[in-house]
Amino acid sequence: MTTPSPQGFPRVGRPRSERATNAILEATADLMEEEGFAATTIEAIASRAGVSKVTIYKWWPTRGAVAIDAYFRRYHETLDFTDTGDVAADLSAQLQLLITTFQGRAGTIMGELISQAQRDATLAAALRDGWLQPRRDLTAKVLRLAIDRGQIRPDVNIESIMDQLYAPVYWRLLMRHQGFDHELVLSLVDNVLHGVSANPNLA
Amino acid sequence: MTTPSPQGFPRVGRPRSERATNAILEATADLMEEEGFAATTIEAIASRAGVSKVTIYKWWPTRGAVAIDAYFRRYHETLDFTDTGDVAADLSAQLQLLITTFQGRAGTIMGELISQAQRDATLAAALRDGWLQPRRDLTAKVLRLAIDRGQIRPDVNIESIMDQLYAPVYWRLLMRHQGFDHELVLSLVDNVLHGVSANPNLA
Amino acid sequence: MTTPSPQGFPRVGRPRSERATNAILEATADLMEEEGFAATTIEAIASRAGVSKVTIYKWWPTRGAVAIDAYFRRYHETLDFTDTGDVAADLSAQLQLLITTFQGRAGTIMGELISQAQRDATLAAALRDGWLQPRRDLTAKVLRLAIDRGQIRPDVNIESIMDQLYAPVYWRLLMRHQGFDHELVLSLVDNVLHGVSANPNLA
Amino acid sequence: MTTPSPQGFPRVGRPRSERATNAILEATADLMEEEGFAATTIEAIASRAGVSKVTIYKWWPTRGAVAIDAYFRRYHETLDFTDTGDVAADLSAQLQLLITTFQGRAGTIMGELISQAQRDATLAAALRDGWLQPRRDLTAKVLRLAIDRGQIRPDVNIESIMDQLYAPVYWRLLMRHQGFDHELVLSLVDNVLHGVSANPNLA
DNA sequence: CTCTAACCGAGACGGTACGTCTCGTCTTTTG
DNA sequence: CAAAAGACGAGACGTACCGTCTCGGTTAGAG
Repeated sequence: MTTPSPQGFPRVGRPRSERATNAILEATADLMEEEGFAATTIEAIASRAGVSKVTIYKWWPTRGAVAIDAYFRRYHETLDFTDTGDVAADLSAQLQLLITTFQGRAGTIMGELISQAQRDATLAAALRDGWLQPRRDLTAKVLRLAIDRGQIRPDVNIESIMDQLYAPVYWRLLMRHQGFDHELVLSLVDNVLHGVSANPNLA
Repeated sequence: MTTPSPQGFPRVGRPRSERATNAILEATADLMEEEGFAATTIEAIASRAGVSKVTIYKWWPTRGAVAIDAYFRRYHETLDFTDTGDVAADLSAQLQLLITTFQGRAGTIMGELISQAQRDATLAAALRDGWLQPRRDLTAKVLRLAIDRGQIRPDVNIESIMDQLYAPVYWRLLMRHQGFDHELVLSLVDNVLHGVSANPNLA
Repeated sequence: MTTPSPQGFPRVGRPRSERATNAILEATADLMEEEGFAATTIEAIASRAGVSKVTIYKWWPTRGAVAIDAYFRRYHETLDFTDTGDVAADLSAQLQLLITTFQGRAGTIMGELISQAQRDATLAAALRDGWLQPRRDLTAKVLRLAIDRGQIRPDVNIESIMDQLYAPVYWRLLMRHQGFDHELVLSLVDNVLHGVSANPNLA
Repeated sequence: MTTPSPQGFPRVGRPRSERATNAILEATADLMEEEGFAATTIEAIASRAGVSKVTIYKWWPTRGAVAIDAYFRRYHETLDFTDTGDVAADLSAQLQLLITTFQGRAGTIMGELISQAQRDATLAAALRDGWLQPRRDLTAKVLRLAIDRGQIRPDVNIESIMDQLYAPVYWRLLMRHQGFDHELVLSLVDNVLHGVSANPNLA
């Protein structure tokens, strides 16, 4: 995030226009929702926000950076951590929250952001640090608590478990080879918790 | 693939130049490897192949279409199906093959193709049909055989299992939040087969 | 001038669009007349001519170059050479022609072109070679014929005479400290031919 | 000049910073000499003078206004009026003074100021009133004295004579089609005083 | 053994967006 | 209240590719 830190002490000179910042982020989010990321050019954002291009370039290095700030600002609510003691339920709740978000516009846009991240390392980092990691941290917490309680084997690789829970969602979001719904959530959690082997004792 | 089918009967007029076709696909593959997909513009391809832009547009609708033809032509070998009777081994073999491919240039390029597929429906379809589905078919075959043998529970959702095996690979390819190696393969297969629950009997 | 030489042999590739060339030069001349040179930006020309900016940049290096081509095209008629044997009349005729031209829009535009030539060496050269020199050549011819006939002293500096005839016109065009009309012409020619000294014999 | 008149009575509030005014004019003159007028932007002046842009805009309406104040301040010395009774000598002295000034940086800058005056009426007026007219007044004085003494015909147009003396200098300054030196001065004065006609009696 | 349809190279063209520049104005804090 | 600092809206700059459009010149089967 590029937003400057207004750390109490006021700087000299005309202060950054809050109106402009808001207008830019709102315009960006609107454009991404209505026209898609491809049409969300700097010029379109500037025009819609009633702002000069230079003002955008002043605060964000690329349109990817604007986009992700706008995205986080608009879709910031989808985080959940509740420890009910029921691993399956807790993981399902987290997964379901993500899927619900992605069923609206936010899903398509996330796909486009991931797409853009392939050619914009800064955006990739922002996505990892600002979106992915917070969610993984919460899931990791659930898994570690479960291990402490003896519900999950202590020798497993937590990272790969999380990928097996989350990656399918993003993968279907990107490739659209299958849809995603609550049943998928149950299936993903069940598979990875209990395995699909017919005779688990012989594992 | 857009290459027209030369169904025996020869057409009137000057035939399509094989030299041009080859030059275009090679130039495209080279460019994607050396400069990345973003730099693989139609103009760059035309220039490198010593070909006119129109010739490219004549045979492919978008640069995504050229790219995927070039990709499939260069990285076509990574398919495997062996039925050893050992589900874990067979799945691991297939996964490992994919990972090996993706550890080279082919991985980066695949990421860029997936990226481009977000804004190019034709490319998305080509990726699904020409790359994804063949691999899923083979894996589905392994899983169904295992179900038939009673090694895997018959009530599982095969699609979600396959996503839990493959999606993590693509996901790490795209987000680079974790690397992928043989250990990951083992972990993915083990988790989904036997589950991570400490007490599977109570599942 | 940037116009390419169509020396008979046809070049490969799509030929230069005559329509575009015409539209550009007409639009430029119109804009200079109506809005002034300052408003005659490349973008304004492109927009008015219904032409892409690149097409302009392709054939002219700067807007000054377009401007001067457009100017020469529209105001090309003001050249005169008649040898009546009467030096004063012949010089007056040439001067009057220039003044008449400059009394319309062409005068203001010429001022702006001279202005622009101060920061654009190519434009300066084009003005010298394409506008100034042809007129000076004709005037020099008149003067040399007069010398040959014994009407003008052979020891005079022709260049300085020509400047004393023409420079006042351009100077008034630029500074607007005095107007210019037919009386000025007569005065300029008379002064330089016969001198303002009350007793020329004592020169 | 745009500099406001400090008419004796002191104004309320913080007084205008003399330091700033000086710094601005010096910076402007330096920039025009070293980088040319085109590079003498308000921002460049502000930066070099260590002054805010607003401070400049506060006291001068355009950069042309600053430029001309800076120019007059630095090149104010070139005025001369001596009445020796020898018209030719007195005119030559005045012309020579101008030429000497214009052979240095001052010449190039004057060309750029005249250029700028084409699009800045205030600058044009300032040039006319602050530069041109004072010199013309002195030359007119010389000419009128000569008329009074019977050295110059009383029916001549003084304005056109002055243009025939001065305009060639500015014209060569602007168009660079010929150089200017002392010989030119002699030639200009001689031509206009005694005429170039071979037989002046028959005029 | 020409005729002719299709292909191919070169490259001009109308567009769109890029990221940069400078302008002149506006809005703060500091002196 | 002036001055400095610097953010801001406006809009032109010159460049890069896009996808389309002529052109002149092949190439090879069909008549």
